[in-house]
Amino acid sequence: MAYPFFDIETKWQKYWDDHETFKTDDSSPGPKAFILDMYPYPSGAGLHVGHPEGYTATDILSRYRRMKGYNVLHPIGWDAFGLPAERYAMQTNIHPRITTEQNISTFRRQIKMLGLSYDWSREINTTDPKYYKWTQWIFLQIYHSWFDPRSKKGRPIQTLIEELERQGTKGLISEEKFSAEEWKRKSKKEKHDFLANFRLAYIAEIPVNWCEALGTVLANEEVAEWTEKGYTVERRPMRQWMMRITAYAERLLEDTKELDWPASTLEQQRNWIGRSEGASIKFKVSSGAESHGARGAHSKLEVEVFTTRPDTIFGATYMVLAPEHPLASEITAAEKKKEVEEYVKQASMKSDLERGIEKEKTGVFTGGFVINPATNKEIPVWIADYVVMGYGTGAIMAVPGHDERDFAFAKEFQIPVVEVVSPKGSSTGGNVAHEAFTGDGALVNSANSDVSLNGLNAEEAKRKITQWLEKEKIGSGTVQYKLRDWLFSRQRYWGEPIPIIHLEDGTMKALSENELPLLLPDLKKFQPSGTTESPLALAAEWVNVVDQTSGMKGRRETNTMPQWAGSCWYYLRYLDPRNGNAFCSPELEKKWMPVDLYVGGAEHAVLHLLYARFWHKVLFDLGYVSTKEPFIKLRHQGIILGEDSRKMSKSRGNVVNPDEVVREYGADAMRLFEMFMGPLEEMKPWSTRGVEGVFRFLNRVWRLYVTEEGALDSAVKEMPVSPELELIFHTTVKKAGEDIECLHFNTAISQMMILVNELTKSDVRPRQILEPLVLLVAPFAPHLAEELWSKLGHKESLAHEPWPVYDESKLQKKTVEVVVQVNGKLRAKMTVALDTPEETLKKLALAESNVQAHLDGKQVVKEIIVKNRLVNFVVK
RNA sequence: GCCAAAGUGGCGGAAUUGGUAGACGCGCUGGACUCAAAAUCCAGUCUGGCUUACCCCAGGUGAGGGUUCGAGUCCCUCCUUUGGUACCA
Repeated sequence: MAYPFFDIETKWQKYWDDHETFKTDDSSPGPKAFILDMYPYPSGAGLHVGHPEGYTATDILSRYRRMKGYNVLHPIGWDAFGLPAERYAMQTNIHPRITTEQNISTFRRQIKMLGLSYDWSREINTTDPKYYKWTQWIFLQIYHSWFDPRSKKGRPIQTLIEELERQGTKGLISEEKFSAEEWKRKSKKEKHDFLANFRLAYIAEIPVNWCEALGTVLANEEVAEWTEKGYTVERRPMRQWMMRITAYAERLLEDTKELDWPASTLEQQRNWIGRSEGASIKFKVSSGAESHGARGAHSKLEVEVFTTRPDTIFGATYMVLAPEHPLASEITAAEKKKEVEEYVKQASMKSDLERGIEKEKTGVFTGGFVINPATNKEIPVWIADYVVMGYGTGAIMAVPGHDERDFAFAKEFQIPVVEVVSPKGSSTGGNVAHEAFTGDGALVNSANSDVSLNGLNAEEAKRKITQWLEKEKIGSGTVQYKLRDWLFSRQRYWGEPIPIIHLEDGTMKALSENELPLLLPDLKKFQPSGTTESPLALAAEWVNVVDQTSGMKGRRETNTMPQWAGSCWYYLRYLDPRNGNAFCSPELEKKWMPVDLYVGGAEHAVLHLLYARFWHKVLFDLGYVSTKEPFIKLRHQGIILGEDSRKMSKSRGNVVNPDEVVREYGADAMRLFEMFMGPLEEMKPWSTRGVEGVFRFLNRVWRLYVTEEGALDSAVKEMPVSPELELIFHTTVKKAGEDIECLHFNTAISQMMILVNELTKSDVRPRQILEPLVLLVAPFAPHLAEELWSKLGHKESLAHEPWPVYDESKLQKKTVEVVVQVNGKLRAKMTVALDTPEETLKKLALAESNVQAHLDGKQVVKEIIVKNRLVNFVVK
């Protein structure tokens, strides 16, 4: 008969709840361990088997750390704003708050059913006004800050205002220049607009990814996710809130060095930030197409390009502007106007995605020319959509000889190709006629009266030409990032309102702290507003306000924050979840941060994890948190596939429901199986047989202690322990502990199975082994372990019992097996006393009959003897 | 295309610094218990050969080379799978 897992699990879950067994006391002794799960989005479908995988892993570590004397913080909460609840509301008109609450109850029930040892008193919910008050508060901190490039830090905007009042724009990088006096003479609106160029949160008119079906814009990072689901996304210029994450690009990149994260995730973050070194170079525009060939007739107009290959500048035979480039129309010759405008219009209707799909290069000649500053020759300016406005300067110098894209374009439009890098070892590099050469080599054809790069390799040439450009004041070495500013507003109802009022004089006013939280108004309908505004625009009473101080009329911001906002800082709220005066007290922040282990899905490798790092760095600069990184150690759980080794999906009918598994085999079996399947990070298929396997193991454990009648078995008693059993036991204690520390749960479990198999063989079972065995099992199968612990006569939960200690001396075997090889092939095994000297090993090895057979008639030329391990004879 | 990770029995997966490949589990085969079944327990299970024999021989960790007394592990080339990314100049 199977052990009564249902009764046991309900009993102990109630016990833990009633006794608040896992409530964290901030003042408890012991080193701190902040063990964090990525909190779930409570969807209507309930938990799937992927959730318990990561959650069980952190639960095992948490329970283990408690037994090792750590003060453990292990919280959970709900990432409950988001589009699915709102879409459901659009269809049913049921308020998202209601569906969200229902979904949370389901998730909470399911998570409790798994026996996860969360401190439920710290449960958080991003849609709770008491929570999102602080999301809004952090938004305002960001809004009220600017990035000072001199100290590379975010600082309060007030420090910028003071500096402007003191010395104008003297020490700043700013297009607009003015003195302190001029600043003071500026109107409120002028000052407001100027400061907006510096704030870390700002509004900009940018081409965004608008999804008509969803009625909202999407961040660049989100587009792929929704287009995969079949939604269409178009580009459209709109006024949107942005976060100046690009200001932090360098630090976000630099600090990845300090993170103990999966290599692939770090790589993805680095690629996303996309740092590249190169030079920006100014090209003077020739004064009109008529002057073609007439040197010196330069206009004042300049086009700046960014290139990572300034060394190839002598091979730049044309220039390309992005269709959106601001100088495109100015450069275009009168007779080409119509053609260019037509092309730009076509390009603007295509999304980035469509542009990418098209392999063929398209473009149009503007009729205008610029002067290549290295060769001093005129080169034609083209407009082509293979150059995008969002990166670099939106303009390139095209070097068809040494760039594949430029080469393809030049071939298409019969533009000359000039070789300036010759592959090493080949004197005639004529191959640039057929394909671009992008490798390193020796520079050729690269000299003017002032500077020569000929003969240099790429790196030397880059350095030399950059120096020359800087000397001539036509360019400089620069660093570019692929990272763009973060599109922060969404045209949605179910998100945090942005606490900003747009006043009738065109300025914005941020709410003050005591006006927070700015509550979401109740709506009767949740359909999109029909315009590009969010449904909030329809809540007239909420939207239209009068500013108390100035008496001006105003309109509240109707956009809401993206779902990422709440998750950018939730880990901090766990530290002090009921604090009404601060998002978190500084003392508690110092006590618990940083997060010691963070476990969650790899799908958040760039989005959540990058945004959270960004907010954390801003909070760090402003002095609200004490660590520059939030998550020191990160691990991902692998995806669990269906039993057929394919991705789980309703349409394939291979979805495993945790409720059913728990009903059939119990939560302990479910937990144990998910950990036994294989390494945490790997993708692996579900197996019902496998669950049965670990279920059998749990039953074997049960029967070691308990009779058919449910009483403690009389076979369990104090008795001498055989050295063999002792060895296995101490090995198990050691291995289980070490494996839990490095999250190798599958091997920890197999070792426990070995011990249990050994104990099963015998009719009498030493209590000195069985007691600690319960403690070893406890992190994995806590319900079963608690029940056995109480059957052994203990009155209290084992949650804080000390973890068993192994005895190093008991790990020493008295005898070891030594293998004998001849020419590296196994020929015999000998069991000998530990540390048998090498000479003796050799004698014993030579005495083995099979070894003799293989040595017969051969000459031993070498002997390799490794104590306690092997003897190898090399023969001829 | 580029970047990253990974390829081990019928299956999931183990294997310190290079030192007995296949731990543990599943499945399968045989046996015990049973009227029978389930459950449980015991034994076997990389492939091929030889054999009375769990004795021995040969091969074997995606493929091919290399280093070494010895390679799943280190190096080179290639193939495959998964994840990311894609005109980012």
